[in-house]
Amino acid sequence: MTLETQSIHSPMIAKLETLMRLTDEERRAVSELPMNVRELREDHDIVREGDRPSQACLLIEGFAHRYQAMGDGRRQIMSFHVPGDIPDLLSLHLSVMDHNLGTLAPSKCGFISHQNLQALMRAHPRIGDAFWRDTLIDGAIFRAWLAGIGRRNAYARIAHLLCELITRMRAVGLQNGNSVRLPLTQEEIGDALGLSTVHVNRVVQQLRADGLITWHTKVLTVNDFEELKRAGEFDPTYLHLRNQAVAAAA
Amino acid sequence: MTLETQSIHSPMIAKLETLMRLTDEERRAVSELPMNVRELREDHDIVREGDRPSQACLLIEGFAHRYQAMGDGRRQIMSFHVPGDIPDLLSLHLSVMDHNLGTLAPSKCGFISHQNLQALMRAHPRIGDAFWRDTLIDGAIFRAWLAGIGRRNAYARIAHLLCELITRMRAVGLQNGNSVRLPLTQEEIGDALGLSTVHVNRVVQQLRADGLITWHTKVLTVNDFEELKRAGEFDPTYLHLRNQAVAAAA
DNA sequence: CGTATCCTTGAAGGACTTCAAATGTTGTGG
DNA sequence: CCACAACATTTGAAGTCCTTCAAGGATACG
Repeated sequence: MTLETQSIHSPMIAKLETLMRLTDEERRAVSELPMNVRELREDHDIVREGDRPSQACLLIEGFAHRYQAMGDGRRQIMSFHVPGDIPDLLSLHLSVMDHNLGTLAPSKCGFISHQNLQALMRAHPRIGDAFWRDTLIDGAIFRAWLAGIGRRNAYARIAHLLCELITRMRAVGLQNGNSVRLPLTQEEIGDALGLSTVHVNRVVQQLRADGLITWHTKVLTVNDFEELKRAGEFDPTYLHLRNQAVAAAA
Repeated sequence: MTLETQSIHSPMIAKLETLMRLTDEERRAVSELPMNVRELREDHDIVREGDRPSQACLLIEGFAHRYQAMGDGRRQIMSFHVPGDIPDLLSLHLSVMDHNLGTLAPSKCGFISHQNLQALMRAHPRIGDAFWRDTLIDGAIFRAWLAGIGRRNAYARIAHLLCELITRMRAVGLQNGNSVRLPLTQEEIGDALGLSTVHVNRVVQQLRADGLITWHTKVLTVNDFEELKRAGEFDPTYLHLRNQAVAAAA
């Protein structure tokens, strides 16, 4: 139970700032939230289907994903998570996990007890509203993926996903010019978008050939964001970022 | 602004009972919630993408769906809604709608102002929690659809959807033995599952030929629920119904 | 009873998958 | 710092599930 410096809480504060304008008082309360910090290796399951968590996990560093194992051994990835996200916040009100949550890269996680989260929300109702809002944005992202998998071809699907990840990472300050560190394999992209690895590969090569992206050694660079957005029919409204200007910026 | 008898509030109470056990006091508060009741024709848009609602819509009778229009004129349906649902509850915390909400059948809707909803939740925090929980279950349903569209073939997808609808309608008392009134066309099923109408038709015929269902004149009858669940890999956990026994019952 | 909507059927084509194998990259221990 | 294993990307070829196009029946409703 470490009560640490600002650094481990700052991704959470950056994330909350995308949801609401924090007062100094609220910022202080968040930065005093007791967290149990742990380093997790790549491909570690944080919570599993069937679990009944008594705490939630703040991703401080690294990359995570939600997924479900299918009957035939395949899997469906339902979301990717970046630092600042609390992917299992839903366990506050959904006692049994209906999916798995795991890391995709070596990660640092801060575990916060449900009790402490409840206390924070009681003391600061606007933060409680922001948490609810965050789970609703999660839902909006699921809907956007649904539209992609259901009605877009592989090219548009992949373009859309890359736009989303860039935009979300940019919103919490994780970009580097037009580049982001994306520790995703093509297999994972496929498992998220309902595509085979082989086909993801061919389409990614097409995106490269079209001059839209460079993607090498886990670093994705967008060379033509406008065209990538057009290709993926990407409209950032569904991310409901407080500062839409940030989201819209090329 | 009608303050009506129990009948118009009862679908909402039935729905809340699937989320929590209501006290008499809470039941009374819900049944006194001011609602503006309107009859809506088939295929009427209740709220549209870009709207900023100041009220939420309780579906009292009928059938509704959430959908998004795609660039090429096709659409993706993201959820179906049955009486008791408040499909745009998310507008409480997401000011701009990122999708459309419309009826699929002649429907009766009760419009409740955000103010009155907020007041109800302030006076009865457990009801507020139940509402949050309900929006989380919405999200769980999106994830389940994601898994279906991403990783299951048409046969399993359709079987899964039918299991879900039957289970949800059963939970609020809308079943009739093994039958439910399902005012969905095969085209709408296709738009929900990312399939063409033609293919939906062929697969539905297969489901009939396999003796799993009868589906005629908007009435769906499940002849072999166990087999239908197996075909769709359906596990009702994700619906997070308070009384799981209800959900599991054949 | 006519018209719109929905369901059904056949045939051809396409987007994506599967299988199989080669090439490239990363990390680890000697 | 090289060798080697494990993993990720890439390529080719064949096959499949589903789509598209086109048209004929059935059903519902004013």
